[in-house]
Amino acid sequence: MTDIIDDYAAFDIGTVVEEPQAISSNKQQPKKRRRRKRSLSQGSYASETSASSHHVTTSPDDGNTKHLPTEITASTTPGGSSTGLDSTGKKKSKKKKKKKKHKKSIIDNGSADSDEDSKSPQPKSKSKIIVPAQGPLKGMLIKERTNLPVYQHRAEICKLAADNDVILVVAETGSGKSTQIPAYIYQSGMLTIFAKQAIAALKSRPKRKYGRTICVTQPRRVAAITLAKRVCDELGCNPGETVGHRVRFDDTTDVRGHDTTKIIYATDGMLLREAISDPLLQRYGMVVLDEAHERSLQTDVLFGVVKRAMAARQASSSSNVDSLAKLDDSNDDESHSDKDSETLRNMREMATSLGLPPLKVCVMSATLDVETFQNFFPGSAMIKIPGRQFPVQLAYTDVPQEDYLDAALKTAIQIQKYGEEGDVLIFLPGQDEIEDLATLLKRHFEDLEPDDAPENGANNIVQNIKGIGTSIDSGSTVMVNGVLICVLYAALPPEQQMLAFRSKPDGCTRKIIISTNIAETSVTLDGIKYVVDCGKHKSREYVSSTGMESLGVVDISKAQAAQRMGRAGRVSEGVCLRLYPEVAFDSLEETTVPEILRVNLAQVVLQLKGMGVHDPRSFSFLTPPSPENIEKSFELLGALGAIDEEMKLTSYGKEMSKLPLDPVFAHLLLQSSKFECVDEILTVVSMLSAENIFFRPGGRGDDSGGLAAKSAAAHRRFASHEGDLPTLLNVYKAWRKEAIYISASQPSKMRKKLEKEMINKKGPSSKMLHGDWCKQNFISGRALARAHDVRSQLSELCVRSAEKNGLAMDIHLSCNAEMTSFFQCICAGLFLQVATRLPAPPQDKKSSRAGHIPTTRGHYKTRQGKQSVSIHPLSFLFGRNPAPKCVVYTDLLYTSKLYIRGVTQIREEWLDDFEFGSLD
DNA sequence: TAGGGTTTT
Repeated sequence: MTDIIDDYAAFDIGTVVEEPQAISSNKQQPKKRRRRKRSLSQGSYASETSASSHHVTTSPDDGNTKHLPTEITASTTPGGSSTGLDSTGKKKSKKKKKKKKHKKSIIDNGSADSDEDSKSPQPKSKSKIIVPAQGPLKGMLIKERTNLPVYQHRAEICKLAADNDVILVVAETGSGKSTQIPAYIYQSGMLTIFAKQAIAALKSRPKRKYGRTICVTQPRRVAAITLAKRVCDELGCNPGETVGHRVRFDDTTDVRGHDTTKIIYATDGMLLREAISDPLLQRYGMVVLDEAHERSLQTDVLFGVVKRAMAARQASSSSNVDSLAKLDDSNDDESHSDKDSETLRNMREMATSLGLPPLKVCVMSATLDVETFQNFFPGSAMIKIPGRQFPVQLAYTDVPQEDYLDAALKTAIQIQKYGEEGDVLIFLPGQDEIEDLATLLKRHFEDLEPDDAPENGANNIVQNIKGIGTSIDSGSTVMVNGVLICVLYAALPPEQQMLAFRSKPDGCTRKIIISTNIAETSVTLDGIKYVVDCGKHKSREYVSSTGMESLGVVDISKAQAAQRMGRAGRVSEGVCLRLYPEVAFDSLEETTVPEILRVNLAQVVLQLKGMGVHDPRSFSFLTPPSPENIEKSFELLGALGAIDEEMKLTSYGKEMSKLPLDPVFAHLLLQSSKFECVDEILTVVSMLSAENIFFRPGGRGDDSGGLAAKSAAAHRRFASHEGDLPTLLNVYKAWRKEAIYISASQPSKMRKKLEKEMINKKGPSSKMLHGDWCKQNFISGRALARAHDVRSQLSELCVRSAEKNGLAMDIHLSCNAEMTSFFQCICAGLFLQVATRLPAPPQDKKSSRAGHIPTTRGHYKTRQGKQSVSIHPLSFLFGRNPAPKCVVYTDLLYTSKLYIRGVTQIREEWLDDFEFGSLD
């Protein structure tokens, strides 16, 4: 290991600036270098237009901190409780650890083995708890598991978890933290011990076994599912027995009955939903907040929710009520906070009566920037675990690149000419740029002289890859002269995304993957040797004062740059080429702005109210959002009738909070009974909640093989003259009529079989398979399937809500052909998002001649906020002439200018029924 | 007239 570091540190690269074309003709090609350190010395990957060169530095973290001998650093923040470990952070010798391993670990929860103990806000019980010995690992795949870096710290982690209410685990990719730590905690049996201790004082045994499950939250569904499967394999159990996952539409937990699954991998949004009906998180003894550094909206809210549950449950295990005040640091407000204190007291009483053990929290983060977490959880213990990554060599440009697309193109070309073997991953901000670069690269490699081209230059290999040739082709994923160029972004159909993941086909020497930041966190690509980082991404921002969202290209953070770089070092040493100078890197923000500061909080505020948080302004946020944003949410919720003048959640608001929808859409749905179009509105809000239904391949360039035109033509079939929402309804109706789809709850193999059976035997012959129908109509099958699942879920919730509250939601209630009531309902739902057409611009003589229809451009003014807006070019009302006088919209988004999207024509007089001015 | 980063309930 050490020689890798030495070799790496000695890396020396000569930078030569040359024009790619000049190099391609007569320079001697470098043979494969034996020594890594000279891998790129024969050429430069800099952009020639900028007359720049890259200089190379070693990455400080990846080069030096990895592959070092195991180091444990455990420490507590001031005022913290004892870690029971060497709190100075000194290294512990391996010998010492081995000695400890098979002994019984006695955890003295009450011993004052630290002088800081008295300052601890956490009450300690007096009794001694004996945690079962850390014997050999149980389960399967033992060898692989013991090889993980985290294994070395197993005993320490368990001890820290037993001794502390909150532990922070800082570990990078490849340490095994997400799969191993929950299993360590489970197999130690400590949660059972704490649970038993908590009920010891109770007079009667509680009905359920509270506090014995571990919930591990993930920001993404796929991660939750795959992690659960992996841990199932490792512990040798079937899905849902000891280990299971719980994500929307997919819950494998408790197959053996109530509360039998002990480790649950869930999306953070799922646990958040659960907290609405159970703010104490009764079932759980420990919540593990994984990927905390990503600061996703839901993880951030969970931090506060978990802290609240901890405060209530901590107090329940002791008589020390003061600890409540200490934990809730923002209790200086008047009546609202009093109400929240009261809620907390009620929660505490309930926790006591149920005999809930204290809730343990484990925060797992990849970055070293843990100060925020430590400040949020004073007294938490921390442990750092090295990751397992190969060194990545870093390079910057000497001067800023004005055109990062051009720089990326030239860099890719130079890697192909002078680089070693290995695939390339290029990060660009958007779909258009990605498609454009794919086209440019394709052209470049096509133009290469045959001598330059590697052998087996089979063109258009896409046709040869099974199952791909017949699918919708974005027109840009092709192999030219041995180079397979793949594009990757979320809107791409899955089968085309798969191209980036597949192993290289015959005759392919290199894969170049051009991706959005989906490849930063959401997917993992194997075999990447070179990462090209343009330093930009698209970011959504929300300005609460105007209620406006914007989506623009902005700089990434240092943390993101590190994440991108890391993608090159997963299987072997890699190279990361940053298309910006080192000074530009130095000026980047350390971390990405948390999502909670960048979004409209209406739904979060409604959720918190649903959990009994009276005043979300004094809620304990990890990073508090601006008061204006929360105020704005109050205004909206007030206007929708979700809260009353005293900010109290109304029964209507309570119903809204139960629906997994944006408050505006929840309101729209709840209005539909009145207008007798529940069936239609259920469809519309489901379609609106899914990702984009319409697939539009190709970039804006002319090289998408006419696919852009084809898709537009296909979509026109569904287009409604009245706007986007009725168009979505048309798509769904047509799909139900013409396509066969078996719900996603069936395993995919079974689904396909069922589909075929339906076609061959029972189904009418005119029906098509879901996948084929979607391809033919350029519709995203994934999005449509999701919309369908959302619709089922919402239907079920509506039925339940009707049973409970007599809201009279008849999900089959349809307006049929009587579409006026449908439009009136949309108007009632979106009455706060109205725009009226601006007068047509003055006509010149030509166009004002008799008989010529003057063009009424789609320029509007919003009723709230009086902003000038235009209909988005992807709206089905874009370009309609004459443009409708009055519309409602679902989104207000600033990109190149201020656009309204999700636009539907309404009659202005319908609005008279609704209150205005409440938001002015 | 001109354009959808990524997630999740």
